[in-house]
Amino acid sequence: MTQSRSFTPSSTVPANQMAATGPGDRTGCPWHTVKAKLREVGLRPTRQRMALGWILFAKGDRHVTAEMLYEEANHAKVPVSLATVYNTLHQFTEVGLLRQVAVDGSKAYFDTNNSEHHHFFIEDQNDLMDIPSSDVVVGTAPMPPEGYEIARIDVVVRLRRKR
Amino acid sequence: MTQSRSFTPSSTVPANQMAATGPGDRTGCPWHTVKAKLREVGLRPTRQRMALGWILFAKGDRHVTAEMLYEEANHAKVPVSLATVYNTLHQFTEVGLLRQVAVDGSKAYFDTNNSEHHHFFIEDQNDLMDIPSSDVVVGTAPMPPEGYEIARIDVVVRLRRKR
DNA sequence: TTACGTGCAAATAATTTGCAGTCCC
DNA sequence: GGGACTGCAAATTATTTGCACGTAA
Repeated sequence: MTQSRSFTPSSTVPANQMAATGPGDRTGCPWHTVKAKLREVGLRPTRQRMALGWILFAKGDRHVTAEMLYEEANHAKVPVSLATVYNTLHQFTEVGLLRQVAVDGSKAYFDTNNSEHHHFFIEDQNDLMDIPSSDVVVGTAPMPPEGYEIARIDVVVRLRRKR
Repeated sequence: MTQSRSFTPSSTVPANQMAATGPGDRTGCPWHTVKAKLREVGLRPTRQRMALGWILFAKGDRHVTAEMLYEEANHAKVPVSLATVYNTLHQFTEVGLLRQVAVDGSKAYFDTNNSEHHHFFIEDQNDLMDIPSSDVVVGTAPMPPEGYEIARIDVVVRLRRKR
């Protein structure tokens, strides 16, 4: 039932994300940008956090599971343990570098884009992708019950293959 | 766990013996309505499916996890195994009697209301509730990528306690 | 040096599955 | 009676945790 097939690495990297890094940005390899990011949020820039941060943030918007990131890191000759991947993902999420997306699979997806936007979820392939922010309009925010305020609104548009 | 709703078993009515009732539309104990529902979708109305269906549908819109339903059933003197609860929830979902809602916890929630509507999710309490269908407007449905069509749009409004 | 990080493996938590026995039609 | 259904316990899957060791500041 849970088909964990391999992913085609999504080649669609919107270049609009590559702007606005720190001063002295190096070409396509923002190693010390990652370091700066980590310092900024108070996380010590260790080897594995740097590596994971590099994988996550160097390529624009990404949607990863712990498993995916783990394999990618080890592929890239950066041995990290799965436990560390989980820890790091959660730490990054806590400080706002990542955002956890709830799709209905039992796995947790993490999104490197923490700005206001929503998602397509392709059910057959367990694949997540951003919806251009211009494309969905949440017309009226609903009124929350007494004593509560809205923390976030998540929209997931589930897709199936057309036939 | 957070669901402190008390179950109202109609202790005055020995329900398991009043199968052949007339068309008296009695609120609160639609025993043969459940049976009809099950027959309609091609599921054999067994004792446990009837009981679970009764718990789920007799009280209007509900949001349950497998665990919650399991405890509720056993509380109501209807012993079912947890495995059967899972099986039943999935069978009900497959035939459209239920709908699975993806909130970000690791648990799966099932909603007895399978019509178009969205949800509030109270993060502190892990509590789900319907949003009145008039309250959220998904303005424009986004255009799906080539070859895909929209299966469903899920909106979850996350709430936190105001302070 | 020293507190914070990391790796490993074992522990949980949620859910699924295999199979022998049970019950509806 | 026969095949669909159920219960139990063991198996899977995703994630977390405890603890000895490593490493950035």
